[in-house]
Amino acid sequence: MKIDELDGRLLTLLAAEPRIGVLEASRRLAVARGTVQARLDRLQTNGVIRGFGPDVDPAALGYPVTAFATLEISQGQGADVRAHLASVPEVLELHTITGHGDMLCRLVARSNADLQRVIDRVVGFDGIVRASTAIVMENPVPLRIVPLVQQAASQRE
Amino acid sequence: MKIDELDGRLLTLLAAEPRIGVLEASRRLAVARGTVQARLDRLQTNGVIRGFGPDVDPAALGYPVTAFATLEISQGQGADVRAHLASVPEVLELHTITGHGDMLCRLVARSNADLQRVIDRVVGFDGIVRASTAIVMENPVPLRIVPLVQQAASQRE
DNA sequence: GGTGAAAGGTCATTAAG
DNA sequence: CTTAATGACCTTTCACC
Repeated sequence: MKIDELDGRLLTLLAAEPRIGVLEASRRLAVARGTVQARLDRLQTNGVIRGFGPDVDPAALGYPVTAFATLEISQGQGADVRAHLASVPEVLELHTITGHGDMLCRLVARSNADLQRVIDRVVGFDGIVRASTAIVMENPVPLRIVPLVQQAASQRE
Repeated sequence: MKIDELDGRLLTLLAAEPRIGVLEASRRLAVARGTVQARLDRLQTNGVIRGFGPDVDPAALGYPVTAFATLEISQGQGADVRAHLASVPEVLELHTITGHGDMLCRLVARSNADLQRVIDRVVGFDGIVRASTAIVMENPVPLRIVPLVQQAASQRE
């Protein structure tokens, strides 16, 4: 979907102050309220904005340790492995990838010791041949979208 | 922070229907309006809920390709490399990790061909010794938090 | 619990592609 | 000619005290 400069400013504003209302947003952007509403509707209809789900911090829930695990899967076991991983609450995200290793998942745990339990649960399943884990130490760039939005907005394509 | 069963139900409800109001939420949870407001305040004060930022889909913005790159960094160049990566809009996330490779970043691109441009920009920097990239094919488990929340809520600790 | 304030919808008019 | 923006009005709903 093509995003114009106003969409970009709207998304940036929403990212900075999520609790802002449509009316207040229209004031900040110096456009009519209906315009902001129409843009929001369009962005949501086109899937650019998936939703406004609460941004929950696993660390604040008692899971301060994050890790990425690369898994190697036996041929034909993909579907079973996916279902298994989806059933583990500490698996926050799962991707199938190219290259060595067939899946990449993001894990959280209560401590480094607890991570061992999580990994055991994750890899203790037929079809997972091998796993290599990298523990996250710092997160210099937390998941962000604003720079990309601004680049997309400036590229009238 | 300790989460009880009501917090868990509230977070689950918010994740399912983010645009819900405090009043409507209190009806669904069958508790008083003030209770929901107090819980929300507490969850936000304690950092469990970071915010309600818009959930933007990079694919809908024209960046349907996702990849993870593992970077090996020269000693003492960490800070410079971080600043460089933070300046690239297509870098959505950056972690420093243990093990072989020193950083892991999530990238998006307009196409597989465009990914080459992004990778060139990412690794074309003094201090980055080596990079290995895995392209994401499928995403069987998109970033999620509800299962973890429910586990945390059921573990009265 | 009451009240001021938004959200959300519709409309006619106007501007711009 | 088609699409979008605007300001006006309305009703319902919510947030805050």
